[in-house]
Amino acid sequence: MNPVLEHLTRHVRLSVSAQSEFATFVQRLAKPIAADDALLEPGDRGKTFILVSGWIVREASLADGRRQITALFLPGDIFDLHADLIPECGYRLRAVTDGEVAVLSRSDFQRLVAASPEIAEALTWEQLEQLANQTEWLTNLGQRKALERVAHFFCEVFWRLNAIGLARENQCDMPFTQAELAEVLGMTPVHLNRCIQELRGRRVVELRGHKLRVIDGSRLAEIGLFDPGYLELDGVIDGSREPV
Amino acid sequence: MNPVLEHLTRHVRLSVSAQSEFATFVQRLAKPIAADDALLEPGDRGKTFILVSGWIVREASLADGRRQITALFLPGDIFDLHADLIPECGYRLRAVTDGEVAVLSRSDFQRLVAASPEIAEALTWEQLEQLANQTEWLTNLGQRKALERVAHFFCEVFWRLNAIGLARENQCDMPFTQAELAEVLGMTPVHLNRCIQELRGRRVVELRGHKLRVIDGSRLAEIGLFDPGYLELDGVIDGSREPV
DNA sequence: CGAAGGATTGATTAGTCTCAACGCAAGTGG
DNA sequence: CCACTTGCGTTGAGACTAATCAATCCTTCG
Repeated sequence: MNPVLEHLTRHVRLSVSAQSEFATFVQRLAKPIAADDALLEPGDRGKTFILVSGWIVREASLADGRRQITALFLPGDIFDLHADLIPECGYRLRAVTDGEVAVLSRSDFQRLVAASPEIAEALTWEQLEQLANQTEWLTNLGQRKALERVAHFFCEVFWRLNAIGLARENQCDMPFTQAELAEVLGMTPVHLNRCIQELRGRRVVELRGHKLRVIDGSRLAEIGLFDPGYLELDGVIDGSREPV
Repeated sequence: MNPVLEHLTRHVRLSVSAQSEFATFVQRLAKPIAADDALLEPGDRGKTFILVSGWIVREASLADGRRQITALFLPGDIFDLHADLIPECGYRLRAVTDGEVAVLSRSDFQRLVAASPEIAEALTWEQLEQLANQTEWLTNLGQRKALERVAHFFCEVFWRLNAIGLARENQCDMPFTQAELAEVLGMTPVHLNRCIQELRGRRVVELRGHKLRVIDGSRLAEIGLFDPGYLELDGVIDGSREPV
């Protein structure tokens, strides 16, 4: 099963026909995107997206140029639901890697919701998850120290990728540059680099060539005070692929 | 007009009859809450709320006891839509002050949405606003320094209260203790206290007896790098009550 | 080979936390 | 009516975290 369907069916059981219908729907709207493409610039009218492959970030800027990455979207994520109501959005959506994304018009979106009540429910779950995720990120930035933040973020990414079948063994993608990671974690690239070295030195993770290798997952979770509850709101993601 | 209706009609025009219908609906479900009451504890099944009066916060805890306030709800705010799907929520909802809140069951909620398409749209706006707000809070914690965070938060609260008619002159409520404010802003109470003194010393704001007085609003906005865009997504809140 | 973008290092400074004490005002019980 | 308590705000000193500024070192790629 592909990541998009893995993701969609985490909380809602979908018939095979509904799944293939959804897959076809997404396939039809999917377009390639290249690393660093902006899908949406501040001031644009909002749109709804379904990410098929690749990584996308939402980023906000302060007047003086400081930037914060405020969300990370991975394959299968459906985001900015109803955003088409907003005449001028305040953020940028940027592709971190090459990939494919489906851009939904309002009518596309309505058709999708109307297609089946299960899909509508899956979309609601999607929103709830993203809200929970934002809350966790707030806690991350507000309460955790730099090293803890880094560890927590690595846990989250590995866990999320694992849930959609994109982690192999103890390894997953990590296409961010250190500067980008620093923008996610609200710290300086220099300091982030030192945190990564610390984790490397403690034999907890290895980060090379944009691959993240988790050497000691439980240690990593401990350092990051990571509790995956916010990623699996109803406690059922996929028992067959329990990570670490 | 009361704060709840002020809030509801910021983005969507509602007929007088729809408004009074909504008001009646809320009134019927409204219950008093006392300061420090927990409306929801971690592990509870989620519910949907409409805040009639008073302040409510959402707060998250780390395993070691550190706490972060991740959202602030003011009169008129409708929050945790669809949360009843979640069997075990991960946060606490706590009343900061006495007030009144309507707790909606799933059927209440569905009845509300069915009542009119305008109300359904208003609820969608509500979600979009809260998302935008969370994004701004993330930027606040990630990129702004302590003093800037304090200034920004004061701007936000004053602006939001002003939009629903709960700010008089340059003054509004600020019922938080400094310890709570510190939990909103991800810093130590001690350091928060020093930031407040700094703002007081610069004659920007005054904070006494749980009232916030904005002495120099444009200066405050400047210090906090505050851009109200995220609070008024479609640019139309209420031209007749332009703050500061 | 040279250029460029990232990663790494070092030295210094600024910002924030920690801990501990003290002040003040409101409430409580004798 | 006073002594005591309690919760919150304020102050100070010192330690530590993270930012800043620059330089250097890799790779990769042309």
